[in-house]
Amino acid sequence: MGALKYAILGLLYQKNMTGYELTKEFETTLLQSWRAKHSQVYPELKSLTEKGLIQYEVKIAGNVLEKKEYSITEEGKNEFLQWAVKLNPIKPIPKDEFRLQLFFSSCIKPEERLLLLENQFTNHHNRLLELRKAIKKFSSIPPDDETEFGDYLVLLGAIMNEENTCKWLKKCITMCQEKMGIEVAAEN
Amino acid sequence: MGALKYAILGLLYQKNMTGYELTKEFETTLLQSWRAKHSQVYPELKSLTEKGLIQYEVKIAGNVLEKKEYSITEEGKNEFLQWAVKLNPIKPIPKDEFRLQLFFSSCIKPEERLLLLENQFTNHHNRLLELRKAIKKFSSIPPDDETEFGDYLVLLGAIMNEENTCKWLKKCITMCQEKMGIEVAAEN
DNA sequence: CTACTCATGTAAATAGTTACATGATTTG
DNA sequence: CAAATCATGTAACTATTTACATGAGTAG
Repeated sequence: MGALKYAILGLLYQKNMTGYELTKEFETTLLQSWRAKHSQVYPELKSLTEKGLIQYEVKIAGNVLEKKEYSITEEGKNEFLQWAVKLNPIKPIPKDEFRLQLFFSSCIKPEERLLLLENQFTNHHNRLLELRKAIKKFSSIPPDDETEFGDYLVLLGAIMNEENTCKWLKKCITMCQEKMGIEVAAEN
Repeated sequence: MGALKYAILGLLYQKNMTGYELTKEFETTLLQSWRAKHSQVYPELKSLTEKGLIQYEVKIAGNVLEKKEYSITEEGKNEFLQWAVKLNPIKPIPKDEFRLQLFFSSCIKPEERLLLLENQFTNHHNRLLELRKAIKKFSSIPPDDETEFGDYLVLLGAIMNEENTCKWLKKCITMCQEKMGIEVAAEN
């Protein structure tokens, strides 16, 4: 997909960081837009360094521990800014194993389907509560020229998304219960 | 992720099909839940055949053209039904290059950000219209014991999702315009 | 006879995950 | 001094995409 490259360049555009710190960013602030494990980050840093888009300085922490502090080069900044304004076509609807399960759910008992839906609802609702907690760090909408503004918009999107997913799942649950109710009623 | 296997087993559980027809399903009905190209389908069919989960019969179309019509075995049905009722934890929020771009958008001019948002809105709105057209094939909610029911629920989810995405993008656009308006007003 | 769709594969490259491997520093 | 966290890497595997490769059937 090639976006890992720009995620790293973007983070280094904001601030010099080590591979470890970059990985932390992927686990926290970038969680709603991109993810990468350290095993993907380190090789990518190597490759970007070879291409001259970033560079590093070795820093000693404590007595011996070597840290590589990466910074973005002018060339790196150029490539990043080019990507940052590029109009991209929208991506196909992301793959989702649960939706696949639901798609095929006529193969299983209605009660089983209900269990699947309720499990999803609980999980998504919990995530929603966590996201709502996370957005509290913004007491008001940040100014549009600060790094926090993008963070805020993406987090808002994630919250609206989870709210909508919960709404959909509730609707599915209601529809399933109505169908089951009708069947039970017809049997009596 | 391993879900390709179950997508194929699920389709063959419904109906015998060739690799070509399976690929078509991924491009049409399964578009909202899972996708795979023919170059992934054919090797997977080979592997599933070797594992004894599916089998095939060679059919001749026209004079010479050989088609392999695949069917699911009893063993395959068992594995599929086991997966079909399994409670899975929810997946991490999917990666999205646009959200990454928006996250870093404090690096670009407010007008550029607005262009990015408006482009996304147009594209998502078009997709929404297409999905609304697609759901018209259901004149009413299908019975919960027919294959169409899962299809309907997933399609409904896709529509609600696009509606919500459009709502979020509109909100972002309004917020950006307000910020820009305030700046312009402050300058005068 | 031409263009489009049907039909099946392989090869090469990229992307991503999980596991392996090691060692230093800090906090309780 | 033990446990958690900081810190950096590689190896093996799985998943996915794009391109290569070929040929038959059908409709205009």
